[in-house]
Amino acid sequence: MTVPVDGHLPLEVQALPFEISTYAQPENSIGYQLRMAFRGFSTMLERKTSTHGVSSGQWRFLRQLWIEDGPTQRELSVRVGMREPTTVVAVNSLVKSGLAVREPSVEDRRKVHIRLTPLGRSLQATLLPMVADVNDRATKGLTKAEVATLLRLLRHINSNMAHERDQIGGDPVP
Amino acid sequence: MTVPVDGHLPLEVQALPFEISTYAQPENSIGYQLRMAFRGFSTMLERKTSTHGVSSGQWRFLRQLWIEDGPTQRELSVRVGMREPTTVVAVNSLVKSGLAVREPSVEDRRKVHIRLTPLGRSLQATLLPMVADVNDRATKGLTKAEVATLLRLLRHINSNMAHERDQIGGDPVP
DNA sequence: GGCTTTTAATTAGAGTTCTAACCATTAAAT
DNA sequence: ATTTAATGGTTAGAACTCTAATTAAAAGCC
Repeated sequence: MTVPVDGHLPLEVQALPFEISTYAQPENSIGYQLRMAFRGFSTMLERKTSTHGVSSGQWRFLRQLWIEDGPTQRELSVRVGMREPTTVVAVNSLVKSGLAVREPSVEDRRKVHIRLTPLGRSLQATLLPMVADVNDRATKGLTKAEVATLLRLLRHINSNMAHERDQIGGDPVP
Repeated sequence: MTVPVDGHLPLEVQALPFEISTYAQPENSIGYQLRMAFRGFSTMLERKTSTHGVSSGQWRFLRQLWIEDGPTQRELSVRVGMREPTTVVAVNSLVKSGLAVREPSVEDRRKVHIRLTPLGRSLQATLLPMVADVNDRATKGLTKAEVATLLRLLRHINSNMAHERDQIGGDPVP
């Protein structure tokens, strides 16, 4: 499409060791490929669910509530894999849209349970097939075995990363 | 850790066809796994680069500029895979940090070229090893072949998604 | 019982990214 | 040549997400 403006080539990159120069190219960077894939998923799904008034931010929480209705906000955060302030705004949004309600706990007045409204629950039948469709389109041309492999590799990476996070290790800045 | 608050089980989910109910579980959702993996990558990398004053938002653009210095802002957007308003704020941030400069084109007064400063260029030697490290930690326990497979599968998905986007297809809302 | 610590939720403030609308400039068309 | 189209960049406004600090309630401790 376009060529480098001044013909400048990445000479410095080639002077670096292979293991490092590899990641200089976005094409070879797992992070880059993950970002593009995730964004593609997210926007494609949102394009569909938005016709029912559900944003991608709401979607993740909605799906968890379909699996387990009535968790506390903290439990919901953990399940969905988001921080709590994020959950606060997501739940605000769900409540505003009439998809869920906040229900103060009776035995512990700090806690708040999140419950789907009938409307929120009813969307499951409409919205779940949309993810199935997005998954199908995204993985078109891949075998079931390949998709399974992809999931396995991603879970492995996520597990590695969870461990890294736990041991706050690496470079402690004193 | 905790059990469903009221013992409610996802009965509706089980009533759905297998292909759909599969995606009801985040564990089986490619989108969910992609999100977690991408976020893990992004935060782990940012934790490192931030010690040199480089945020994850800047990082993506910086890497591209190391490969090709002096592109127009639009070219940069395409290469990095971001929309142009995003590029505007990212470049603003790079300029503010003294890592790049805006250089108006002489032959076309609409265009602006983005060029690294010596400081921005010098960071390559420091920052590139950090991605290598993050990639290593993330893929620990995977063989080289598996990592290659992961990249191949992700590229395949991204290619599928690019096609979907092109043909604006699906459900045109008139 | 009263003090401290922990837990749950929220608020405040910021960063990244998007879409839509808008200018300025160039290219194309009549 | 003057009008119309496309192109490049920007601004406006919003959504999603995060970290850090705050408030309220419960649990633990002497």
